[in-house]
Amino acid sequence: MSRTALTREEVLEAADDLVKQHGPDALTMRGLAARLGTAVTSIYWHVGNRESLLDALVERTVEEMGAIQPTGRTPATRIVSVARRLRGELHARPHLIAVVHERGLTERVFLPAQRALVREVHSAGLRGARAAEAVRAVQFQVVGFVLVECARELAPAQATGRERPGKTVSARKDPALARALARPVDPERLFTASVRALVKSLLAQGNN
Amino acid sequence: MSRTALTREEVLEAADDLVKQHGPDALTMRGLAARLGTAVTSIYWHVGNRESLLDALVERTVEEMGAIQPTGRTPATRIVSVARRLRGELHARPHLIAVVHERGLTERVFLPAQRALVREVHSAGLRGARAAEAVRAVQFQVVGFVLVECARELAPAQATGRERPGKTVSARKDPALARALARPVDPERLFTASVRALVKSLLAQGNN
DNA sequence: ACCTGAACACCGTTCAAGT
DNA sequence: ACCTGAACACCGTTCAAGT
Repeated sequence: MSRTALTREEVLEAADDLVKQHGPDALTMRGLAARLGTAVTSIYWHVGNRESLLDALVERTVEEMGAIQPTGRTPATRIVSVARRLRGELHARPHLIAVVHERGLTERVFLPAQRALVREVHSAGLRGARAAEAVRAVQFQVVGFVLVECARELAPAQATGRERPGKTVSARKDPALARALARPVDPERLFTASVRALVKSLLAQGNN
Repeated sequence: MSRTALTREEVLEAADDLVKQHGPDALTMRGLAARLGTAVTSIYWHVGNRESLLDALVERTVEEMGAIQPTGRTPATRIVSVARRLRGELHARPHLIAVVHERGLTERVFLPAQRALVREVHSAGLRGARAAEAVRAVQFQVVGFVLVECARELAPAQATGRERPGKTVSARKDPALARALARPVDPERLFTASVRALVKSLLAQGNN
């Protein structure tokens, strides 16, 4: 008993550090205890078990992210700004989104942007079920994109395999297309283009 | 030595069964050995280790899925049909996509649809880098959506937390919107609507 | 070439016991 | 209320030894 009393907050903080630096797999109860200088079993008293510790970590981080404020003049650009901001926040915490995925907490991660999206969609003239669908389409689009992005980064040496897609239309009729597909993706660019395209269509539905 | 010679194919088959039924976490080398009636270490001789076993599983399944043929008359509907088919194939194998995600093999799962998407985007009049971007936007959209979908199913009891989004614009100005957001998502419907919206915009860029 | 058991270095979790 | 060590039931992987 050489250390000051252990607190739940202290445990979460140390766990967060561990996950931030080396990913969720590096978070072991024993390793955490060692870092804190306590017995493994003390941790259980404060946070229950590993699963609820991870849940608490997600909750902590999402709260820390807070709500997202749109910028821009038209509803479309404002929605795109929210999407980009949300992607930025999530992307800055790649390990968190790994946890979010494995613990099935995607819903939670939708929320920081929800308020803002609802407001913008509404002011773009969408109402009722159609507005809700637009909000959700954007939420799924953003979170889905980030999930794919992080999964790709996890294994950067993608062995594309022998199943080269080319030689059909691309290589013969449109070499520029083939070249573009052979180049690595620019995620930020692709993201913005995708969201812009999606939002444009969604908002256009209001003017029918 | 009471059993017939162990083969790599036999190992993969048993592993596939295990993953299909109880998910990747249920695939342990020891459990697999027990099911096959061999020593754990025999498996290592045939497949290397657990990681490459999982990789082989993904490869096997994606090959089994094969290429995807579009249906419909216009490029837009044909692309949407490809997207829906790809989602269907992936969604029918929720455990596979869990593996895909944790092993970072998203790229691989893009391929079955790539050929078809390239052809349709091309016949819709898109060329070069712009066409490639459209193909990728759809690929990311589909795979991202399925990832989110599967993560949500993993934890169906989503504790939304106290951070209810309502009461801002929705509840007061547009109760129908609030109600729609409170209802659970219909993923198939949302998926189709999202892809349709995205594709519409992407193809419209060709006619500028 | 293929299979084996034993051993190593890990896990998360429980539980009775301490203060 | 909080902390502890010991123990249980697992993991993946390696390795020397067998046939």
